[in-house]
Amino acid sequence: MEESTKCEQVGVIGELMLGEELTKKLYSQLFPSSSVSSSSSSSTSSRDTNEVLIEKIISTMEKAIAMVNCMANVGESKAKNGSMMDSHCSFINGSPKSEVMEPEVEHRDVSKKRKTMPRRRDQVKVCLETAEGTKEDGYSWRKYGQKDILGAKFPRAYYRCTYRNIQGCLATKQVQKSDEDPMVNEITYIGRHTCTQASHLSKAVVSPSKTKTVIEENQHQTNQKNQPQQEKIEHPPEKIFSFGSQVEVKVEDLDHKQGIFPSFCFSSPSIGSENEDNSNIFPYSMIENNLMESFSPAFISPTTSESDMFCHWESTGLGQSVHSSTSDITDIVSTPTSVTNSPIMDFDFLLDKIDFDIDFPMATTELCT
DNA sequence: CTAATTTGACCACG
DNA sequence: CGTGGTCAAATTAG
Repeated sequence: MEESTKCEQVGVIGELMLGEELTKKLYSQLFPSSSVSSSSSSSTSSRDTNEVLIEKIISTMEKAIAMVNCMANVGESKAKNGSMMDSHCSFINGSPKSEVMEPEVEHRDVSKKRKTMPRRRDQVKVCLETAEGTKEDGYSWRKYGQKDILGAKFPRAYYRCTYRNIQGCLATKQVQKSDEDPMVNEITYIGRHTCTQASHLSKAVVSPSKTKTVIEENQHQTNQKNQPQQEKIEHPPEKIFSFGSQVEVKVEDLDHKQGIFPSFCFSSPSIGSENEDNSNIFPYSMIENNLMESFSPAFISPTTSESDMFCHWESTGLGQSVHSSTSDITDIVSTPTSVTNSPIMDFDFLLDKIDFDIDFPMATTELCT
């Protein structure tokens, strides 16, 4: 348990350090005269606009908060059932833009169906978990659709927050069985809950078996009809549930994105497409953010080419099962959904180009193993 | 009865 | 035009 906590702490520290760095940088940009050494711009491309920096800072802080919450949750659940429940997660974070809310926009009258689609994904959280466990994430969802997905054996189910109409909560999630392993569900969370649901965290995640989690958090806006503006976009810090024991991240280029399994393939999406525009947000900001945000502060990957970026990262830790570390990994590896078997190997290439100054989860992972 | 799910149609996007 | 996401009427569950 300690180790797991440690893993998390590292992550939190990383986030905070990154936040600090970003803040310094912003400061130096705002007040060029004074000198607050902003280190190299690791994560930030040396040319981020103030706006971008602020967004990143916000994002970083949110993550740190989420991690802390995670730790807390894990602690609880662990206490409750120290059994095995591993969770596998990865944070992929998307574009730095954080707010931009207030969609409202035009609701031109289209027929009565489907208005405009949100289509904006900032952060993503995806979650894989075993079917048998189909754990609750603590929120109540209402299914609103199901669709067969091309190339997938199983249909994808669409859920929205039960309190959508009542509280204007726009959170949604998509659940789909893994092609490879029907026992595994891939869950993609989109948007964050703005509703207040009693249960959540507490009951979150309790799986007798393994749970893989990746989370995808998006914020799309655009409401439909005219309903909505009331949504106040405030993001309660707690939103996330207890994922965290393990992380698996896989990033690959858009072009190949569908080649892979269900695991987590994130392409660098929307980012440069719509709004990023002016500011210089590199296409891979998403990836970079993820990597560096989740791990180390001074992590700037030149991201080299924008193609074929592929990272796989796993970490155990976080708390959930104390004794299962080893088996966890095994599971992961063997699970069809999980990618290859040597996360570490994959990760190595990153290590090569980056130097970490803090040991993050990865390192711990090995220990856990 | 109300609430949730099912399911085919609708729609935006590429 | 195909695909994925959403709507909403019909159906089922509580």
